[in-house]
Amino acid sequence: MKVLLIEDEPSLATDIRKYLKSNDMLCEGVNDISTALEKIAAYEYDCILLDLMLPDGDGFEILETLKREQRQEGIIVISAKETLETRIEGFHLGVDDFLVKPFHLSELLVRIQALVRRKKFNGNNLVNFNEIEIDILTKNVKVKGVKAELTKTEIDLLLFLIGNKSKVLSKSAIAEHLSGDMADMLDNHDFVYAHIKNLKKKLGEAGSEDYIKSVYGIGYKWQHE
Amino acid sequence: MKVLLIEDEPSLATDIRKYLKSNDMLCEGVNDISTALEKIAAYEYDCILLDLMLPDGDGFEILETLKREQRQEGIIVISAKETLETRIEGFHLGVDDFLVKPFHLSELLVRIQALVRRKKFNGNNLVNFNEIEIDILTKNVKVKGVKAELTKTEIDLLLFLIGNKSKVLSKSAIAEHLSGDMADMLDNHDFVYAHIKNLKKKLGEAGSEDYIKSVYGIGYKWQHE
DNA sequence: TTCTATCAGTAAAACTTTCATTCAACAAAC
DNA sequence: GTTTGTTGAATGAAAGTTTTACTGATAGAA
Repeated sequence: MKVLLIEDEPSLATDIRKYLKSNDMLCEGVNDISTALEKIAAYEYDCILLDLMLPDGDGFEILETLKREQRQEGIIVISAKETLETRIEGFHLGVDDFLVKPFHLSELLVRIQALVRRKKFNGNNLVNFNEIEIDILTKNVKVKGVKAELTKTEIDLLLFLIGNKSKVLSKSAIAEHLSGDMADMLDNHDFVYAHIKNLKKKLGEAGSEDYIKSVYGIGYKWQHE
Repeated sequence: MKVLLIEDEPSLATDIRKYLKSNDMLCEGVNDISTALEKIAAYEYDCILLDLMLPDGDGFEILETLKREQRQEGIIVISAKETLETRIEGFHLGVDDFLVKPFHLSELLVRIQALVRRKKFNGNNLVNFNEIEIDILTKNVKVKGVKAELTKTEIDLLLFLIGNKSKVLSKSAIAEHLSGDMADMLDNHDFVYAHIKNLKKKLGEAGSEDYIKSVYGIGYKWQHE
C-alpha cells in the first residue's frame, strides 16, 4: 500500500509517516504543491493525504489535476478547519474523506484502510479468480461461466472474504459480519461452518483447488490472487 | 487483557462483553460513574471503554480522576454523537481514541488492540531474557522477534519457571503444577521431560545458551537475569 | 418454498503422555 | 585418575486424548 502525504507541518508529517510505516504502509512525504505534482506525475499511489494549506498555494490545484487526469487514487483531505463550503467543493473535486486536525493517528489509519477497500471495488465491478467471476455491483457470481445461485448470506460471506483477501478472518468476526452484530451469534461457530460449507460447494471447490482456506483454531481466509 | 466497560445501555454492554470475551479478553461492565470509580480504584485495566452519557453524570469525571492519578490505562470513548469540542476536550484529558455509535464490534476490537499495543511500548507486562520476550498478560512469547507458538502447557511451564527465577523446581513440583494436582502424575517424570524438551526447542535453546538449566537429581531452574 | 440455524455424528488436527533408546552425570572401586 | 556400573536426563517416535472442524439431515424462520 503506497501513500503520498502532502503536508508542510514537519512534526505532523513525521508522525504520520512513522505511524503509517509501522503499520506496513509505504508513505512518501512532500511539503509543497509543485513537488506533489511531480510525484503524482511519476508514480501511482493507493491513497493521497492532502493538507489544503500549503506554502505555495492551496491544495485544490492538486485535486483539479487529479480529476483532470482521471486518477484513481483515494483522496483524504487533512485540514485545520473545515467549512461546509470547502467540504462541498472538495467532494466535487473527488475528495473521498475529510479529517479535521487534531485527529488521532489510529483514526487516520482506519480511514485510509476503509477508503482503499472501498476504492478497490470501484471502477470495474468484475473480480476474477480463476474460474470464478464476481460482479461486485450486481452480486452475480459465475463459476466456469455458469451462473451460480448464491443466497444472500453466501454472497455476503463471499464479499467479506475477498474484501479481506489473504487476511485470516476469525470465526467470530465472520459471525458478527453475517449476523449483523447479533452478539448471541458470536460464539456460535456452527453456522459459520455451515455457510462456509455451502459456499465452497457452490464455488465448485473440488478440494485440490481451494479458494477458501481454513486456518485451524482461528478462521478462514481467501487465498487466491 | 483486562477491559473495563462503562456503558449504561444494557444490550450494547452485553454485546460488547460477549464479543470481547470471545476474543480472549476479560471484560467487566459497570453502568454508572460511581461503580466505575470503585472498580478503577480497586483494579488495574489495560483499556477502559467509556460512554460519556451516564445516568449519574457525564464521563469526563472519570477522565479527570484517571488523569489526576496518572493512570496508564488506554481510554476509548464511545459516544452517540461527537463534536469537535468534546473531541478536543477528550484528548486533553488523555482520551486515546473515539468511537461513534453505531460501530462494528470488530472495529472496536481492532482499536482496543491497536491502542494496547501502542501503550505497551511504555513499558509493562513485558519480560525480557536475552532474545526471548514474554508478555505476561497476553501470554505471547517472541523469540528473536518472531512469535513462538507455545501450547497451553508450555506457556504454563514457562511462566512457572520464570515466576520462580533461579529457584530450582523439583520435577514433582512441576508435575503437580502442570497436571493440576493430579496425584498420579507426581512420580511420572517422563511427561516433565517431554514438556521441558518441547519448550526448550521452541525457545530456540542451542545448548550453549541455556535458559532452562537441568539440576541433576532434582529438577530444573530458570537461569537468566 | 427457499433460506437459515441447529444438532449429532464423524473426521481431522493439535496436543499430551508414554515408551524405548541413547546419552550424560555421578559414585565407588581399582 | 581412570574405569565401570548405576541412575538420571534427553530424545524421537508412537499411542492416546482433547479440541476443533466438517458434514448431512432436519427443523424452524422468512
